[in-house]
Amino acid sequence: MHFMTGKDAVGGGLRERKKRATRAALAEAAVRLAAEHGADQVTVEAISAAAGVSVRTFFNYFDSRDDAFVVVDADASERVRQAFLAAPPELPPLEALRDALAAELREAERQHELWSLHARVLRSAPHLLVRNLGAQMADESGLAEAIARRIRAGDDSDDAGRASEPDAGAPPEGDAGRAAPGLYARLLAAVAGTAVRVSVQHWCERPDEVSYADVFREVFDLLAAGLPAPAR
Amino acid sequence: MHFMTGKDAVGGGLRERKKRATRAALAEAAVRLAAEHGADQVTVEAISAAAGVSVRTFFNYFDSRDDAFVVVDADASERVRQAFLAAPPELPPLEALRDALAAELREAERQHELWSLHARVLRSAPHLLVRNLGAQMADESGLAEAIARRIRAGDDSDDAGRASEPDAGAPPEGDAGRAAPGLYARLLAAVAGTAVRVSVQHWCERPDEVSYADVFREVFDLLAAGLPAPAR
DNA sequence: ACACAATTTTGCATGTCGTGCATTTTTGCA
DNA sequence: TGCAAAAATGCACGACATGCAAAATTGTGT
Repeated sequence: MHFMTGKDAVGGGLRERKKRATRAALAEAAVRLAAEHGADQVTVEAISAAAGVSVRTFFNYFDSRDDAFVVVDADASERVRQAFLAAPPELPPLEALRDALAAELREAERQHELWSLHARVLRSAPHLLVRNLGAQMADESGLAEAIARRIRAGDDSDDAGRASEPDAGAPPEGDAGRAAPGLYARLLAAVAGTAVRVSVQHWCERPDEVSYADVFREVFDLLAAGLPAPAR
Repeated sequence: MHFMTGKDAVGGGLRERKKRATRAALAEAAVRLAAEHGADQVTVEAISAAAGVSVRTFFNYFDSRDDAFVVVDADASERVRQAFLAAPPELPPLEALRDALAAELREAERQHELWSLHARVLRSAPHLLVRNLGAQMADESGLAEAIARRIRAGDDSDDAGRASEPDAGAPPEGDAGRAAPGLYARLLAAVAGTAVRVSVQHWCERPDEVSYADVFREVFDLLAAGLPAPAR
């Protein structure tokens, strides 16, 4: 219940939809109240009242009060995975992932005002910022799995059996659909998440000097180049 | 009080030393109790009793109960920064950072048993794992600043004035000692932290197949090569 | 349209968490 | 040794978080 299973990210049933609506309403109420009165002045009772549900229901959706401030869009990571897996197979993994993330970030611009408030809340409450960072990374496991699957897929489309690198996308033993991601997949997922985070952070401090797209591109260029010492 | 200022990482005063001792005692008690009874069964009262202080004192050291499970060694990041800044100036930033981290990780092997317990606790409590991940990343700001400083330092040692890249280690305007880190410094700090985390995670799941040093080296090789699509 | 099963919401009771404040104890220093 | 600063403690109180059972809502089959 507390952990979205990814299937309901597209959600057809009326029930699922309503649940996601209440969850979103609670999160939005929490962010708006926190932006106005300060995060630690907002009680669960106030959030629940603003969302039109009981206090007890709040705890049916969030494990703790702070969780309501931490997650903005619970389904974002699922969408990124779908976009990544739908990318043309000949694209290098890093580029495919970059484009999938860029698409999602453009989509997020639509909710710009709420995101801005959310950023303000996190900036004024280091405690919550830490939780947010941790939550971002929790999504990595799923992304790493998708990367591993994509690598396996592009694998047998080329030529099947061959002596393979000792530890590429996924470990050799695998039930070909849900094997534990290998070192490369894990690392790529983690680095991509890091790239998003860093570019957002950097851009948030200088919204006027450069466009976000430029920062985003520069970060991925640096990564693709192997983080060389900065040219002088 | 709650945030170590880095100065007391080396700690000369008796007062500082005792504070760090009690803090360490509380953290260790928390981890050991959690490893035995499960994290959510451990009350603050139990932790405080095991460490020989009052409940109220516990909250003088930690903002919340969970914080006691999250941080293992509060001074580790400070030591890494020192080691990084002490590295020979001709080393590329990525390699200097890699070596500084490797040294700290070798040092951490000394407390292997406690670290192992801590890992078990985090694995059995996703809630705490997320907090731990977030806490790791909170150290990045300091590291990014150190990187920016090092880049500036190696800068005027070579040849001073020249048309510089628009956004290298640090933004142009800087009070030459505590300027906000630039995009490159931020990214390098973040990626390095990610590298440690991913290598540890990956190795923890396969402690027998390969040595940690090998995983660690492979990760940094992949990063230095720009995360190329895995060879087949 | 209607009833029924499944799911969700809600109120209540209970225990723990977390903080402010005044007081007592400890520590560093002259 | 005596004194000022810092830390530890006890206490009180509000908020958080969970289990449980009753009430309300939704989807489905007839």
